[in-house]
Amino acid sequence: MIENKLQQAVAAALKKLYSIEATPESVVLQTTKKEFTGDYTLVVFPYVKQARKSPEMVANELGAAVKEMVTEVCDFNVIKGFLNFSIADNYWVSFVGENRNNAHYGLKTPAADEKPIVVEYSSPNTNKPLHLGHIRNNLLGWSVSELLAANGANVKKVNLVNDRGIHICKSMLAWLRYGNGETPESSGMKGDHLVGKYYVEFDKHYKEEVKQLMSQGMEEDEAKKQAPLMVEAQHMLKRWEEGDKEVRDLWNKMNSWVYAGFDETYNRLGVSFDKVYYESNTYLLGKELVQKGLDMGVLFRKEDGSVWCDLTGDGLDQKLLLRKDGTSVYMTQDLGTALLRTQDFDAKQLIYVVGNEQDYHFKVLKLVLGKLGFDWGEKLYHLSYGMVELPNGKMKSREGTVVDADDLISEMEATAEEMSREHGKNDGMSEQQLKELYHMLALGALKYFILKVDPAKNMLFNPAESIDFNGNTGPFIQYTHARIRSIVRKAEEQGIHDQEPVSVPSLNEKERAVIKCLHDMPGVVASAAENYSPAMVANYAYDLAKSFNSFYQDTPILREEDVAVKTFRVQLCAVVAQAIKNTMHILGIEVPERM
RNA sequence: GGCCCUGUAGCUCAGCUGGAUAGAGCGAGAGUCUUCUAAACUCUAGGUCCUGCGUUCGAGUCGCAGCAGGGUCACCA
Repeated sequence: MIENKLQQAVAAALKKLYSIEATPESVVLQTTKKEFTGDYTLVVFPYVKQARKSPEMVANELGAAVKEMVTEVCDFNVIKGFLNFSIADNYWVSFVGENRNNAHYGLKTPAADEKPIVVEYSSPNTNKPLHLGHIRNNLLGWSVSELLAANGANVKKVNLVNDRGIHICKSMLAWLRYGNGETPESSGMKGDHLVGKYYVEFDKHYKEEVKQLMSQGMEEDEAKKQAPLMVEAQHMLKRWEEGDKEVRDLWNKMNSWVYAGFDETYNRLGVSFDKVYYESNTYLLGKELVQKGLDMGVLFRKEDGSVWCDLTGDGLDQKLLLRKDGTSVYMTQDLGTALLRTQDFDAKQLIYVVGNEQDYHFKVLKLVLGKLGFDWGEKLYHLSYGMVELPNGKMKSREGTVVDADDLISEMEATAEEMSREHGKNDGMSEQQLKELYHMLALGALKYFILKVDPAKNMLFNPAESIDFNGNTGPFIQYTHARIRSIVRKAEEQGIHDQEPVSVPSLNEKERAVIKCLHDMPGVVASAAENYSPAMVANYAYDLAKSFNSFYQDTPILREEDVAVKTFRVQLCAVVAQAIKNTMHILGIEVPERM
């Protein structure tokens, strides 16, 4: 790596010239802005005080010294306190040659023998179908997993299905009351949508009951507790936890409908899991932990029987861990799954891809684990992401203002088909191939749209404007890949083999720009992983594609007459295509050979 | 009210550990197809980086205060 060489040389020069002790890692290099000549820039201001010389003088002396030490440095220039190094073209040329057949360019191979990083994502509730918010979660979870794997981690993807709790009882109860035995088969509805319908149904009738009670003079809070539907749902939860057969049978039946529906959506999104946990199997372990905490005296029971953890010493409140009727809450089961997961995998790290509305929850979870005497609470990392908002605010399942995942994917596919037909470039593809292409482009547009945004930030989705296919988008990058592959295929037909590296005397400006961008990929992937940010990879992929397109526009490749130059450019094309493919793979996006 | 997150062009977003004159896309305007795939390329217009104070050789980036938006503080998940 040329950057490392430069850093070492700068550090050595600092010591020799000014007796300044600096580690190579502490030397900050940046890529030179395009208005200036040079490839890498060192800002010398940090050293002028100790060197006791003017910035220009320091820069010139360092520049001369580094040029002596590093053969790849062919020139340098100084502007104020900025020292710009130029790297010789033959370095860039041989860099392309070295990677001309490297299918793993920019990626590290995962080390299977390392302790795994367990990434939990998706974690759906079984009472509502997936919507756009879940899509962000799934895409982030998948992509972060791929990103860590691309940096050599042994990653396990897990899902925790939220299949029990009061919310499930609500949809079961509503189905019993108002369902008339409706099934996915009888209604033709996807299972998760059918169950979701009854969750909404419950809410509707429940609200009516509350209204009724309030009109009889009851306070709202009281009415919400007293409403017969709510009382019955709570009773059902109790029966469920006691293992009541009738309740369990219904629960199994409705859940199986939901799972079939979820699987379909996961398949369309292209996400999967190494292991699926069910809350119904893990919450008991959580309850055991709570009991243990009581025995240890780190938790306490209130007069009404509910169990709490006192976190006032940590600046937080008291946290409920078991209800007064003994049933468990969200936190209870999360304690259980955390323990189970560290045992199952001997994990190095547990990553939870969960929305930022649960920041507080995870803060508490770590603290409670600590109180229970576990020292691995610090292994938990909450990958917190912002919500997807609509122009008029946040999505609310119960108010029907959600963008349904299945609908959205279908709409994207329809748009992809429409756009492809307009361009009319896909003659000769079979119906099946076309269908696959439309799906690939639809998902490329959707995934890139979601993943290019910094996870921490809320993002806006406007259903009135469909997701773009031009400009800074997934299809733009997919298109660039298809164009490049077309060139490489034609080159092969012409008998231009890319087996041997070729040497060319010099590069034009566009070539150099593309190669430098290409050269950045390993560093970008590494820092994206450190930041758990697929967005950094997405933005890089776009920069690379853009840089290539600009080169493509005004540099002949197959039209070039000099065979060595032509071959070199074809090799460059091949490496760029591979880099695009590899970055997009990290995002979970496939790239077509033609479109 | 306490705590957390966010605030950059008309809109949607980049801007990594502080570094040169703040960048893309969309939208607006003007060009480029006798095609290595125009889903592209080139150019123009567009900015009080929410405000103020501070730290420093240097602040969109760090600190403090304020303003605005969102989240959270549930016997919901």
